[in-house]
Amino acid sequence: MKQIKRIKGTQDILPPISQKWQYIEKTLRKVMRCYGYNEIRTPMFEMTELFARGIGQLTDIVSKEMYTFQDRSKKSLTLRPECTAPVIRAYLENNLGEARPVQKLYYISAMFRQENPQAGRLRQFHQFGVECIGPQAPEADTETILLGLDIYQELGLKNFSVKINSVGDVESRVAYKSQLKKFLKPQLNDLCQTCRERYESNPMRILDCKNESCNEILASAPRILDALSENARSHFEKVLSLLDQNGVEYEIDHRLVRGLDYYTFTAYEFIGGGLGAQNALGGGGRYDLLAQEIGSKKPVPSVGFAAGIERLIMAMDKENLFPEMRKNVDVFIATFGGKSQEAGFKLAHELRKNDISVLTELMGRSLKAQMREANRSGARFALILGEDELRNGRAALKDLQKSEQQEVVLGKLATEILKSRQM
RNA sequence: GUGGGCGUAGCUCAGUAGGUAGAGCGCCAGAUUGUGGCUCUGGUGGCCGCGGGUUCAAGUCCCGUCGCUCACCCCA
Repeated sequence: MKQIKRIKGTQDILPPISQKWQYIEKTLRKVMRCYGYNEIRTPMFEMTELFARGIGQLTDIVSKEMYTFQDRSKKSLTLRPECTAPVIRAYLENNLGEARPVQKLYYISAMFRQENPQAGRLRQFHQFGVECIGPQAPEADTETILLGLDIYQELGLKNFSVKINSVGDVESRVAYKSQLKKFLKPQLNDLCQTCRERYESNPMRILDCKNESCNEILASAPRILDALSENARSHFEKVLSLLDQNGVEYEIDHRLVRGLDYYTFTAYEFIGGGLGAQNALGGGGRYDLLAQEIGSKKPVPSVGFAAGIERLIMAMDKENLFPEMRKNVDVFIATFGGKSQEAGFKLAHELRKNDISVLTELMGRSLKAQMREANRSGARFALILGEDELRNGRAALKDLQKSEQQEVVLGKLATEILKSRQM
């Protein structure tokens, strides 16, 4: 019979690698708490319309990357390709804005996009992200950037940078788009195929193009920062000045527009080193228009970012940032002869109730094999329990690190093991 | 969707001009009849991705196919 294999672009996260995930998640939660964020968990799938309207029909995500299917009642559902739209949907649906004017929410969850996998790109991947919902103030924008940086710093990441831009408000964008189109019009035929299509559908995305000849043309293109409205300009300046005041180094990238339609004002990216072709660790910005796109009657200003965990792990591996993974087994109970196996089994049960990590032999192997297993498991101690020991209520407790062995009264085993932990 | 690279033991890989498959690590056992790590000895383990073709003979050559991987596009 044919072996069933995992789906393309998915991963089995096996031990001990899963410990890296736990380490990162623990750090994330710690920093999130410092910034006053609370965790939100939304469903893994949503009505397709949420993403189609929220992210934008013309984006790559919606037009060609979504896992969309019909359920039995013919509703079109989609595995979430990102989590900002679901969070805002949950915010609106549960009237969180009525509860308090500022909601700071974070998530750590799986996302799905049907793309061809490569280094740093999977079909099921994981993001952590924050959404600061309610405030319009530039302080909120800067705070999310500081939060992201704190996470990377807390994890020890050295090789990364911040790029930032402003894509302005609606008014600025209308003005800029026409400037850009006017600039490009005479050179339209020199642009690549996709850029020519975008000229009508979404001219700002042309800035994103990496094609060499497009690059040359775009080098002298008008800059959006010069087209910002008064409001958008002062917002951006405040964001930058707060970054400066807090010692953040950043690079203004005039061509950073980001692929999702919902961004307004600030847009930024965390760029990592050594990640291969996919070097964005995370990206975010302000998205004041999203809530209304998905049905809110009033505007709900929000800012946030999403960042990839797989890419973070790659970057951290590159810099060797994961601490030594401890094997947390306290004792391996090796038994042989008579009733020792059952006695050892029962002893393990008692020790475990004292918060002690215990392994017992489950393969019926020889003492020698059990000792080897004890060593391999990383256990601090091996308890050697034979018939003789059982008779007089004592057993040999061998410290596998020091290679020392002592006799212990079985009743005092728990205290003995717990004592050794403090040393 | 497109292009490059690669599919041989649990893992990493070697396999010379086509001649009946190997190493290191791991795993198991013994040396040590009740004691791990080091060492030594032995052992287990392969539809050589799958299907077809050429040939006396195919892991090796040809065709097809599937999978993995990297890259383009774009993104996390």
